[in-house]
Amino acid sequence: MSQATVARVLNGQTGIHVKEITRKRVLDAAKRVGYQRNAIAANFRLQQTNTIAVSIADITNPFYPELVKGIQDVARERGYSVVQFYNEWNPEVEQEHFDCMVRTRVEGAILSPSDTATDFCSLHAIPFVLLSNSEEFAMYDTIGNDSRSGMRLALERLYQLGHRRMALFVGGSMRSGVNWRAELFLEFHREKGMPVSPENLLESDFGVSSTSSFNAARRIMNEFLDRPVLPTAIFSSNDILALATLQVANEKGIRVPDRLSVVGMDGIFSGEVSSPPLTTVQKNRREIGRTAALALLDKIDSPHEGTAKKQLLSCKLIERGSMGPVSANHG
Amino acid sequence: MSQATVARVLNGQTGIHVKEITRKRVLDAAKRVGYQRNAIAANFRLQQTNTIAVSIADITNPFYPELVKGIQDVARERGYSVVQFYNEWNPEVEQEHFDCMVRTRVEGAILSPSDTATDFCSLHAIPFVLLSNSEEFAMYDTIGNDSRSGMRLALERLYQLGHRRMALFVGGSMRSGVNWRAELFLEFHREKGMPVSPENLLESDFGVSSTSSFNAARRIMNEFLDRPVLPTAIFSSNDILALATLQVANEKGIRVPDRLSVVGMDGIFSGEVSSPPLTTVQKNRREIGRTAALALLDKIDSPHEGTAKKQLLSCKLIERGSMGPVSANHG
DNA sequence: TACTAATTTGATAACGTTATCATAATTTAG
DNA sequence: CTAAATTATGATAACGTTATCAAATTAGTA
Repeated sequence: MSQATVARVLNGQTGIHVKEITRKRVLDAAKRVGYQRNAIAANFRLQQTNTIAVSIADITNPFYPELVKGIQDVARERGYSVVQFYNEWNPEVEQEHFDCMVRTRVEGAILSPSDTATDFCSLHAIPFVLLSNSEEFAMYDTIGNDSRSGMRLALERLYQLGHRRMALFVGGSMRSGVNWRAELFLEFHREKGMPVSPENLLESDFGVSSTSSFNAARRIMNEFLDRPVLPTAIFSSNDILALATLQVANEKGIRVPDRLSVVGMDGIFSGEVSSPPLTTVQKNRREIGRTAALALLDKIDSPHEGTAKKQLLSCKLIERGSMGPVSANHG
Repeated sequence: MSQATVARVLNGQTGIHVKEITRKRVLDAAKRVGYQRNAIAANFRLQQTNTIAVSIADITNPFYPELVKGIQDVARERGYSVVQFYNEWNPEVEQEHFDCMVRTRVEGAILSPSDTATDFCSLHAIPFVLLSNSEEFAMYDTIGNDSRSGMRLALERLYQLGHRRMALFVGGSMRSGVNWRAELFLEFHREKGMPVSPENLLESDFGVSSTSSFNAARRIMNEFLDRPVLPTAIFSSNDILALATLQVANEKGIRVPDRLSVVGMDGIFSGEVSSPPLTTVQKNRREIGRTAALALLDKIDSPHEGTAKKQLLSCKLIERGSMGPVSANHG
């Protein structure tokens, strides 16, 4: 019995003729010796890996696991494996990872750039899509959330609940070039004819981990919430900042939402379990992962496609206990 | 110039003689054509992959990302790649993954068994270690936390703070055969000469996701905390249960820690950001990952080793605001 | 039966790398 | 200046799989 015959039986290629008795003989022998196809040899021969790569900064950031899951879902359905790279916000590591992707001949990549200046040219041979909603990557295919609309959703709702004195709390991110959030915040106030006091624009350092981001945000809030005149609502650009606000407010006896409404953004698990639970602009992370994977697999299947495609998934305002109407006992 | 010469330059093997001028010529040419070594071909030739596998149920469970990070740390240091498999608690998927590991010739595996009945025989050719502290896997190399001692740590501290009426809240886990927690709880009470009322032994379903576990735990607590006589402290077998307890208590106006102390186990991020922050028996997840990876790589390097090695990492009680002394206003 | 068509099997090359051995070039020692 | 030792390069096979083509077998038809 030749290798060829054995291969015909075992790789299950369709539309191939093998006599039933031969097939059985092969399968029996395979089972007897515990044969497992050598995927490396096969990949080598076929010059394909059925693997896509995911590059993100930090899997311990609660934003990412759900996203990765979404990618895995789609990949598995379509027979692809997923290999992950974590660069810990280090652009050099990120570049090494790109090289590794080329060497290992992944067939596509989903990238969350560690920096707006990330250079993708070492990936020229590999189709990729970006996880980003930044205009800076307009020349590439991107999948992101419509954070602008999401933020407006929250601000409008707060306005509707009677809030006229709001604060904005943003985390300085390595990835955001310009601060569109502040612009949007100011624009919203102009539209509604509300004044903005500059001290209500707060910024916190972006930490290397969720814990360090949280602690940095706590320090800012510890100071801010001691002021004599507080806003009636604070919108934060992510849930970690909002949770820090919530915790400090609780410690100081500032009742949420009675005296202060707190709204976050992302929809991480910690916001579900806080007290009170956190109102947040939810990004459907699993859906982002799914969408990105689908976009990438499409691109792999038909690599031409002229223009860069930008997909913005809409956010949803999840109203939980940390937000409420302005009440009489406000300053 | 022959393939051999080129290979000698490019694979950087030590102790090989190449004339400097030749080396330069090769490197220049490689750079010019943008050569990137085909890792698949090389792996195939060398019959090695420098890859280890990690099999866990669910990356969105906040327990795992840190652990994976620890594994990655060590693996990277030692020149190994890590490929991850998520089985979503499905033993069949888990078995498929084992087969995939064999096919792709990973050189070792770190497994968090989805079930105490998990069958590892398809992995016989691959060295592996288990993430578990269960006695059921005594015949394998295991790395886990000393949860028993950790739990005692918490109970002792609660006792020391004056608590004499405690409850135990456990999550029914697919992975735990016998309920050693209840036994330990009862034993502790016997030792201290404290009575245990059976209604203070609580159990919640183990959900497929953190959110579902949390909601299930909330339902239990919603009922439990309405009782006329409550314990002064509740120890939960994981942080998610504890956070549910905390949230429901807050909603019902049961002041934590004044009227109820809440202690969890694991040390997940959500416990840092809750109000009040959660006292917990912390498992050093990153360290578990590191230890498991080191154990596995050792095993890969020297595969003989007779007896199964069991490593139990100690837990640490992190005292935060959700635990306090018994005060006068207790029932 | 003889011939054609359909089905089944076998032999072989190729994928890109690297280890091995052989050969060529260069240096060193006598 | 030759022989031996050292250093540098080349030719080749092998890793396990699969696609291709050729050969063999079987079935179908006149």
